[in-house]
Amino acid sequence: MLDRDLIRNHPELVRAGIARKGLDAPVDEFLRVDQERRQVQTELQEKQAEMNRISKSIGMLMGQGKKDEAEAAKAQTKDLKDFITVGEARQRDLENQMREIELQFPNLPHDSIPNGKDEHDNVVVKLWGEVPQFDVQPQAHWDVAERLKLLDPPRAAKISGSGFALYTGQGARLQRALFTFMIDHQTMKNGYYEIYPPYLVNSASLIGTGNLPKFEEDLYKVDDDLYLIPTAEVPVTNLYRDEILSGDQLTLKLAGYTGCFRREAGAAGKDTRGVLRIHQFDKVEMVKFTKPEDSYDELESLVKDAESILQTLGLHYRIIELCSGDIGAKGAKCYDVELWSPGVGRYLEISSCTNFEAYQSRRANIRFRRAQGDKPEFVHILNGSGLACPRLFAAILESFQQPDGSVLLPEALRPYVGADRISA
RNA sequence: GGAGAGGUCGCAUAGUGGUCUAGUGCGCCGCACUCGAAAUGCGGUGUGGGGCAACUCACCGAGGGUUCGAAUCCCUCCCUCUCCGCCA
Repeated sequence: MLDRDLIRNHPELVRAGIARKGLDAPVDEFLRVDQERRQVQTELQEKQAEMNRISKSIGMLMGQGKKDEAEAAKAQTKDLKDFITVGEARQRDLENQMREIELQFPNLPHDSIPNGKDEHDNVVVKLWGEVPQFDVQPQAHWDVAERLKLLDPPRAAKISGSGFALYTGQGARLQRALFTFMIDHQTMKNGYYEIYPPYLVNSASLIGTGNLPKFEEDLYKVDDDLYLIPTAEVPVTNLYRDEILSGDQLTLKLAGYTGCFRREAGAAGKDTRGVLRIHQFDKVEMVKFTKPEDSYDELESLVKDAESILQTLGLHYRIIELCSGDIGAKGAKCYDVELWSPGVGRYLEISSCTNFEAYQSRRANIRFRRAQGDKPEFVHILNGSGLACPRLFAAILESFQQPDGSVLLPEALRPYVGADRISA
């Protein structure tokens, strides 16, 4: 959601920002309904004020035993009452329309982000580490996994269907080691407060983060009003829905490990081998609540926190800044961390660090007060993966495969796996 | 799943159709007293919207309804607590 005053007073600015993203928003409809809503409200309030005066006087007259006068006053209220009944219904209807319209607005892009049409216009802003060199063509992770019996795709398909991963033996162990290592790292080294939230959330939470109403087809719905979370971002961001935080609590840094569930509705047939795109995966997610003036510094440090995992593991990666056409509806500015996957032969998105500014906090009504007595303001919300497990799993198998067929584990993972290497 | 109790302005409570546009205590802020503090006294202390000034409207878990008038009565839903059943 955007600031109503901004759309009202600077519609051309809003239009321009949304056009830069290559998206649409019902600006005209907003202006029309908003105009009518305010007019209806003003008229309604005058009548309500009059009705309140009369009702109060009836109460007073009754108290004084002046029944006839009270009855006379009652008779005056008929027309007012009719007007108010109609006006209230109209007002409710218009406010609901406003809400629906507002929820359709994308966020505006930050001025600093590059213009562009799609992912080809994204900008690489950083490369870290060396592309690992191999004497022979490195195997893709699905081949490494098959050889070392780390995954069992046929049985995954049997018990659940296509698009699911079944980790076995040391593969299961490595997977568990990864998320334990990462949540430890983000909480103990980078100072995030650990959250372990529910995996099922209601629609209000999904509206708060911006997953509903527009992206329902990406979600698994399990009950009338319960959905499996597509990321821990949803429950963790909504921790403070409809709350007012105190300024001295900010910046608030939370991190949670959860399973994530995505229908990948629009991606059928893409990345069908291995674990690059699956319906259920594990992820550590970081969420920050900041004062508006701090959010862009916090975005930079959020990316560093995501990177620190890869640096600790010694994996080559790059960071790209998303252009206006690729950032999507919700974000104002976004960096993707892409991990080099030598077997697959391309960079894989493993973290997306986004500043939503006040877009989510308006939807979820999350505010803060600078000092006692100050007006509540909307917080800025940011989040980023820290990191996603399957692609990290894939890159480790591919990057650290050895001539003898084993996978030599990075130092930091060894205590978690309980071994130096994975071998047949 | 069954039965019962309950959700009031930060906290605790009062309030069962008409000076309740919600009282009181605590907390918090300001002022007074004080060298300073405590204690005391006085005043203030929610959110959102319209006008953007005076003012006004809405909000007592949420949404409907009855009424001239609802925190209070009716209906639906949500949540919390207690007990029973089932169960990792």
